[in-house]
Amino acid sequence: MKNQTELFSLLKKYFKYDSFRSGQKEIIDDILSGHDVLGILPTGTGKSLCYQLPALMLDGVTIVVSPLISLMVDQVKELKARHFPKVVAINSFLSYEERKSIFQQMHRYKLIFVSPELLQSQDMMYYLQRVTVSLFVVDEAHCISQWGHEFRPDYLRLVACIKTLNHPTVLALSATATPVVRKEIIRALELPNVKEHIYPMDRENIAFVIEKVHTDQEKLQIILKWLQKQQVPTVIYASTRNEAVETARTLTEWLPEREIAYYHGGMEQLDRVMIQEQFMNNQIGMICSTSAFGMGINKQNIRLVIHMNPPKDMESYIQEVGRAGRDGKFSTGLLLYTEQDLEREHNLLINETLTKQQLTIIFKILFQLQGEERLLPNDKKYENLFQITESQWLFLYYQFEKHGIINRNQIIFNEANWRNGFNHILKRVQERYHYKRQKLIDMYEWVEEDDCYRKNLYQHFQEGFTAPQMYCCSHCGYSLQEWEPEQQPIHKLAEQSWQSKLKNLMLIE
DNA sequence: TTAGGGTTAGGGTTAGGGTTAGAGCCGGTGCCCTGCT
Repeated sequence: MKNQTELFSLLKKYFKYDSFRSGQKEIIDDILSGHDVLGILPTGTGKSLCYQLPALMLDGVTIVVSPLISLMVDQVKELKARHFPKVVAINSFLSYEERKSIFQQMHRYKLIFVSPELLQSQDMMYYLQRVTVSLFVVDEAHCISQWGHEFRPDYLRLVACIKTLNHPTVLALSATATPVVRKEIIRALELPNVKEHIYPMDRENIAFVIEKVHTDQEKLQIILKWLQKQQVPTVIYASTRNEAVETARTLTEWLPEREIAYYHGGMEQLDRVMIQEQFMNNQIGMICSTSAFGMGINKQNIRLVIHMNPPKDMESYIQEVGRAGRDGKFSTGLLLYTEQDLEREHNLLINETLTKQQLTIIFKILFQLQGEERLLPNDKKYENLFQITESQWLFLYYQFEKHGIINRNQIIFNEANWRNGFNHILKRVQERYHYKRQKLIDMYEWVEEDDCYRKNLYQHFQEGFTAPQMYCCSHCGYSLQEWEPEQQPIHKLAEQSWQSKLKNLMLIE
C-alpha cells in the first residue's frame, strides 16, 4: 500500500500524470514484486515509464541497455528536463576521464544507459559488480533477435552480464514482437518465469496500398504522379544508400519546389541530426532513406510511408510503416515491388551465407595461426584475413567463443572441440539461412495476397485486429487517388539561417 | 592501524576503418577503437 501511494506521488511529481496508461501499472507492479517482465507496448504508450518509475523506487541502480547512442542521449536529456535525479548515459563519446569518474560514482546513479557492446568491457562490469543492480532493462528488445545473431552479437551476450550481476530483475521492452521473436527474447535472456504483458500493435489509422510494377522506373512514376498533387510529410524507404540518394535526386529534379532530403547510415552524424530536426520542424517535406531512419524518430504527423521494395521481413515492414500517423490521424503505407525484387533480396541472402568451403578455409587459417602465436592478430583485420565481411566475422567470433575455440583473442586448439565447433557452426549458418529465407518468402507471399492485406499482416503477430478507421487496403477497395489528406506546407529556411543553425548546432555539440 | 583494491596515462579534436587492385553490379542496420595532428 505504501508502495502504491509512493508510486502515484512519483508519477505526479516527475511526469505530471494522475493515472497510468494501459499496461504501465501492471508491468511496474510485477517489476516491484521482483518478477522478470516482457512488455510489448505500442509506440507512444509510454514504455520508458515502465522502468523510470521503478528505478526511483528501487534501492540500487537500474541499467538500461539501449541500441543507439542517440536514443540514450535523448532519454537523458528528457529526464534531466524533468529534474529526474542521477541519470547518465555511458558511451564512447565520453572521455576516458569522464567515464572513469562515472565508474567511481556508480552507486550514486539511479539510471544508467549503456550499449550492449559497452557491457562487454571489463571496466564496465568490474564496477557494476561493486554496486547493487536492482533492475536490468533491455529496451527495444527485438534487437536481440533482429541484430543479435550476426550484426551485433553482444545482444546475445547480455545473458552472461545478467548472470554476473546475480540476476537482477529483468525487464525486456519492445513495440513489435511476433510470438517467435518473443520466444527468442525469453530464451536469449534466460527468463523461464517471465511475466508477459502483450498489447496489440495493429494500427487502425493506417491503410495499406500495394502495387506490383514491371520496372524500378515505374515505381518512381507512381510516386511522382501522387506527389504532384499532394504535399504531406513522407518517408520513402529504399533498400540501398545509393537508391536513397538517387531517389531524392530524381524527385528533386522533377519537383524542384519541394524540400526533399536523403538519409542513411553512412552520413556524418551532424548531417543526420540536421535532417531529422528539419523534418521534425516541417522544413523538409520528404526523406528518402535506408532502414537507418526510424528508431527514436518521434514525428507525429508522417502521413505517407512509401517502400520502394518490400523489406526483408514483416517485422521490419510493420516497424517502418508504423512510423506513419503517430498522431492517430489517417495515414497510408504504399508498397511497390517488381518480380525481380525477391530475387535480388534472395541473392543478397545467399551472398551473406557462409559456405562449407569458406568455413573450412577459415578453420585452416585459424589452425595455422595457433601453430604460430596462438593469438589472433592485433590489427583487427580479420575480415581481410578470412575473406569475409565484418558481420560474418562478428557472428563467427561469437560462435568461436561459444565453442571454446577462441578465448579473448587466444586460439585454443583441441581436436574434438574444433570438430564439434565446425559442425555446430555450419549447422547454425544453415539454420539462419533457412530462417531468413522463410521470412523473405512470408513477406512476398503477403504482397502477392489476393485477400485483405490488413488481416494477413496482423495475423502473424496477434489475435485479431481493430476495424480500420477510414479505409482498409487496396484489396478492400482503397486507392491512393481517393485520399484527400490535409496539406502540410513546408516552412523553408533561408540559406543564411540554415547555415547559422548549423553553426549553432556545432557549438552545442 | 594501514595498505590495497585492476589495466592504462599529454589533451583534444577529427577522420577513417572495419574486404582484396583496378570498370560498370552485388546491402543495410551501430558500436568502439586506433592513429593522426
